[in-house]
Amino acid sequence: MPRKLSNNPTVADVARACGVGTMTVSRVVNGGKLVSATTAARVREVIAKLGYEPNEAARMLKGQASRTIGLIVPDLADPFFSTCAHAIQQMAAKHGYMTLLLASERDREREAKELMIMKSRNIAGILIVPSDASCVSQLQSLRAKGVPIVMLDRTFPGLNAGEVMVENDEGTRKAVNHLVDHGHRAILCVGYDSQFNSISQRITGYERAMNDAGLEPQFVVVGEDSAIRPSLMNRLRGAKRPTALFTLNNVTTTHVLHILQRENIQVPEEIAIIGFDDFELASLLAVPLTAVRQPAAELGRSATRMLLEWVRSGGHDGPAVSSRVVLPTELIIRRSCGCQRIPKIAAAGRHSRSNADSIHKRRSH
Amino acid sequence: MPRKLSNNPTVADVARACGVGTMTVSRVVNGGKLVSATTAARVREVIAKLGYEPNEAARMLKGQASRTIGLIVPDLADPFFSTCAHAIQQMAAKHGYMTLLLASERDREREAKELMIMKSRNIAGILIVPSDASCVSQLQSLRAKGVPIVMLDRTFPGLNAGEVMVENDEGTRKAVNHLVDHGHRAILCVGYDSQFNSISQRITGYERAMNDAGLEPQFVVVGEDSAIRPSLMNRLRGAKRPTALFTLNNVTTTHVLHILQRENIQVPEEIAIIGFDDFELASLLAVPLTAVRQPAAELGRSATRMLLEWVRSGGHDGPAVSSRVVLPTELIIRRSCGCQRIPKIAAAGRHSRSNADSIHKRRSH
DNA sequence: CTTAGCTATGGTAACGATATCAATCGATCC
DNA sequence: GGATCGATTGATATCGTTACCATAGCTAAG
Repeated sequence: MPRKLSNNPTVADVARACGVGTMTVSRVVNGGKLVSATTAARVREVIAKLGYEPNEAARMLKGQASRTIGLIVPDLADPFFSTCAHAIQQMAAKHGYMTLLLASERDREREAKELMIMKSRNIAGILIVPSDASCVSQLQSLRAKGVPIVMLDRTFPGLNAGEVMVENDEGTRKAVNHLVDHGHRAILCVGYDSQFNSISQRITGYERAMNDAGLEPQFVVVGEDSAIRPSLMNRLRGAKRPTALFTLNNVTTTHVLHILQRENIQVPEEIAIIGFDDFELASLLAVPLTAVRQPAAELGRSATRMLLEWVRSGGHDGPAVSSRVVLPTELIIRRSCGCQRIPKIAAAGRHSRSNADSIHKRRSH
Repeated sequence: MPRKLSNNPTVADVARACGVGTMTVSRVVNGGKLVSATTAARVREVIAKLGYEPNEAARMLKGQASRTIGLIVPDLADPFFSTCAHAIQQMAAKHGYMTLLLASERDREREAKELMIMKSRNIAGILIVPSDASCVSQLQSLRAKGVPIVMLDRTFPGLNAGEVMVENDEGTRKAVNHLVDHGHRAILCVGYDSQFNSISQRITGYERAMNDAGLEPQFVVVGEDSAIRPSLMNRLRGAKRPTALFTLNNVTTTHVLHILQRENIQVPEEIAIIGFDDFELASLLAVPLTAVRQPAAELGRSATRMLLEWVRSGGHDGPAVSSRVVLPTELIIRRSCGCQRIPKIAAAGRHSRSNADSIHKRRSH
């Protein structure tokens, strides 16, 4: 008798070993209430003994909820996204969902292909940090099939999907106002152009804050990150030299810091800088960076929560609870904005884990 | 009511629309050579028109190669692993493979559960940065079923699996020797204890390098990262105060840097430090960090290459080409080891993208 | 006692793609 | 001419699970 190669036990194996039918096993596995307690116990025992695991492929084939959510992010190497992904993965797992994580590499075609893949996999729902407006049509077709979708960090219109963003405008305003309070009048906004509303919200937030302060907005917003250097240096050597910078995201921030370092421009003495998006090492930098902190992990968690509720509600034609969440941002003040070090107040030996890490640095003798 | 979700066209739909059999369609889709050119063209046309995509679940169910590889990493928020994951994802996609990415959170049970999940999903192969020795038995059972497995960064014995590591010993030796060359005699090795051979290789590498230099090894290697602070401070206040630190990974490095910052201990004047594992912002730190760079992306690529070759070879009972790859490391010299800034030599305006970023910093006026 | 209404169970048919085998059609070869 | 071969194609069984319906036993109501 030809033994089967795949040793994975199936419902049939379990059923045979228990002397019951496959449906009974299936019901036990799926927590069905229509099984007697004694039978259920016996089945569970055999399941444990054989190490049975339901075959997800077969479940999917039957059109079940696949217990897998798809996540598409532009770039896993960016700490902001990897933090999001981490939180999402964690929360999804807590609810028994797997995460199919794909990186679009900011490439329109990759993104399209990845959405196709998800379509062919009976994904229960999709979380996406969209990289290109062209994804909307594909997302629409997925929505039409009843697949719940939540967009993170940035959104595109024309889609009945969930949206989780941060207060880009308000966060920017805090940053700009802080620079203005320091007496800066020429504050330059630096970043790269994009179709994303997250960025445009930061840009308009910057404009409004500047206008409200009676100042004239100035931009170095170029097509590509690598194009920043010449434009920026041009401004810094030009007539209306800015005394402060506001950078639109963490990639730009580190890019600009590298430039300033190489050009030997002192921060904050020669130029102050505040960046949008905080990162872990910001406090250990040569000049600890003042930054607008985004709750990356909470962003991921909120989005996952929204998606899973929607998935579980059985795919109504709209997000379950609230279709749009906007999370607050926080200005983390360190040194790059020009704020002085604050003398240590707490008794020696106490080391609170507060966010305002700068206060822990003693004034030099 | 949860309506039927997938209206996706199937092989049968395509076949009907073409007036051919389902097998013909299947053959066209899979690039079979046994279809006439004219039929193939017609089928392809109809496929495009209907937007047919093969249902991956059905394929998996049939026991086909699932075109998905599983990746388990301890922690996505760690830049080292996220860089690996990024590279893996990219290379897998290039070869038409999806990546099922799971984070074990360094938790034994999570890891075990995730491996179960992969088992139930007809994964084509597994890449794993193992978090706990207990995973070996599960991996063995997967290997017994013919699933190719490659371990990254650290390995456990007793498994016929591929292995991709870095030169932990040699990298450590370079770091220690460099500190010795700076005249340091009391060099303390700091990190947290673990079952991982990557760490133990670093530790023995450190010991050997110290012994070779006629110096006595000293350790602060504790159970948990959070336990480092008291032990470290104890040493720094003690009799044989170390003049240099060697930290075993990037988490420990940043942890230690935070401690030194809070205690207001000057690097490298009061204490020098070299860390194992470089990271992007190392050059922008208050004191640019000298570090042993691991080729994280290359690590991921090598492992993926090995796995995919193995997968494609149809699952022989061993890794296809070479079962073990060891990648070289590089000592990136910046400032924290005590090396002076080197005056800028290149003409102003030239900005090479060399790794040794420290040379770009001009001597202060 | 019968009928309806339970509960607990099992049989069987899908889901969609593919391996296997068989069938068809020319065309070639002795 | 008949046999053989190759290329092309299709019918059917199968993978493991669950939906749907059927069955059996058993209680409560009429």
